[in-house]
Amino acid sequence: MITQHPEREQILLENVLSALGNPLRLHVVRVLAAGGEHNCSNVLEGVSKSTLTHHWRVLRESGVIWQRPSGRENLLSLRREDLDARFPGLLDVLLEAVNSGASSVAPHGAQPMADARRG
Amino acid sequence: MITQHPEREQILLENVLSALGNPLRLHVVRVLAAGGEHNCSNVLEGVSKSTLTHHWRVLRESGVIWQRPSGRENLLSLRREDLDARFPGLLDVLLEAVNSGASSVAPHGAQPMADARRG
DNA sequence: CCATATGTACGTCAATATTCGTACAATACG
DNA sequence: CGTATTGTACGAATATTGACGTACATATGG
Repeated sequence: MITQHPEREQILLENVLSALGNPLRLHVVRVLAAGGEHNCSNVLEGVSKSTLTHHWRVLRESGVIWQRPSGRENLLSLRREDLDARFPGLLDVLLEAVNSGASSVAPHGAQPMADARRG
Repeated sequence: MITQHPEREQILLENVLSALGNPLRLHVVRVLAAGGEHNCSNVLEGVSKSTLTHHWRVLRESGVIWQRPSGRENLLSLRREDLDARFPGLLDVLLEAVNSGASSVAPHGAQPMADARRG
């Protein structure tokens, strides 16, 4: 596991909100919320590798995601347990809001920012 | 009522999260959540007037607060109904998290960033 | 070992955010 | 009207963010 993951108790609300206050990262969380681990490059498209690395860092350091190397890839997953423990209900409320179209991320259930599907 | 307040349907999640991703503004929301209208200058102290104006703008334009002139003062209030309608549960979850100490805003129930009290 | 695939690190660049001081506008109060 | 109070507008200084290209590190697979 990569370092720079804050402990659960170190996760601060303002950092999480700040991290999720970006449409691109909000979209990523929406995709990861499906569960399991996702390959870095499958979550977003049309963005340079270095830009992705930047966003993974923000999400990781704010405590929103786990990032784990696997082979030469890098798997991402939502820190759902920690987030639920620290901010009960927050994730559910956010996902509900995103899915209801209350953001620029997902008008009505699709994932317009990227093709997270594969095969 | 000052202009630049978005309609309820125009309030976007990422803008609200971005606005609340700042400890100072998160604190303001916490204070306003007590209900009613609050005088601009009573919500925060130790910050210049122009800086406050800036933060009111961010909160107003993201749809988090109402701002209403009254005499030579300016009253602020939380757009609770609109936020609840657009992002059901979000405000409650956030306030709960802040009050539980999951942010740098309020360690345990006090309001360390300002003396919002008055007589 | 060598080539390929996958990401990170670093430097750069433009845009945005945060803060402040000063000047100004509007209201209240005498 | 003149003064004080309250807040906005504007410009400046600085920090942070978001994006990218290039170079590098690591693992896979021949």
